[in-house]
Amino acid sequence: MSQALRDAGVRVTRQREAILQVLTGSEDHPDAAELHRRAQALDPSVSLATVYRTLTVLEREGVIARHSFENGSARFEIAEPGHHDHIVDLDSGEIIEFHSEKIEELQRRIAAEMGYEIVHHRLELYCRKA
Amino acid sequence: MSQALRDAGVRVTRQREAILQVLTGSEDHPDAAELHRRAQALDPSVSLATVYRTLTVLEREGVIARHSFENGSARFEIAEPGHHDHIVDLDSGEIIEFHSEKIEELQRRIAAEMGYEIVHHRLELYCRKA
DNA sequence: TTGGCTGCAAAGGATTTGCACAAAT
DNA sequence: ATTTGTGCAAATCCTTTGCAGCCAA
Repeated sequence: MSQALRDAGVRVTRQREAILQVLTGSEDHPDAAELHRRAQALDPSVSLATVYRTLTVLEREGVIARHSFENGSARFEIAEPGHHDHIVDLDSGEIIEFHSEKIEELQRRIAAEMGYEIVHHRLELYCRKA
Repeated sequence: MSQALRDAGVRVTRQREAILQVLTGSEDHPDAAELHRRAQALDPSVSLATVYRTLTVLEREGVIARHSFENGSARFEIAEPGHHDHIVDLDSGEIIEFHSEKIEELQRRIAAEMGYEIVHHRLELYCRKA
């Protein structure tokens, strides 16, 4: 992955390696401040500004996905192949991923009916345990 | 509408009437700064802080809906009966409303499968003219 | 009358940026 | 040797808040 970035003309610094390592090792959806905390455990020199700058680069390179849920800061995750949407547990804050090809298809149809083509979309279900 | 607010124990001030009038007269999805501009045309005494405070109250009372699209500030509209989602034209910034009961149903089914009940949701299609 | 509003200005939180230095290629 | 990345602190942007006076009920 580091090599892929280098090939894309991105310099892979000590700090960026730390941030990448944190991201690949995270199962949840941390925000910039949390990533900063975790990255500093690996390399205390990592600054919050660099975390933000690196996240911007990684998003541009398609390595990570950024999600802005209601309330609070943006959250990040390694971009897996295949898009997914999110359920947000309003009580625990937990984030659950799901995917529905049926919904995606309906979205495309609706957009097409209005003369549009979807570039990207955002679907979030804010839920409570039934 | 003013009376309904009064009945709910909300004071309807000169400023709030101006803001309400702007909101009911707006076909688009203005943000707080734009509402401030428009409200000042009716009553120059309206401050931006009051716009924000009023929007919070009106949202709590169910009079308006707040939407936070990607990039930029929150946008507001009078809450019509019946929920709708949005298409955002990435080139013009235009916002188009749509509703799909099929999608809503699928969302409910998916949430239910995970043991959840949807409190509210957010679906936005970021599009370009085909 | 009086508790809820208001304007103003200052504070807040998240994110970005200018700068001089450091380090990857 | 270049050119890009870095830390730090200051700056931005949107939004909220403390305070002293104002006004809707």
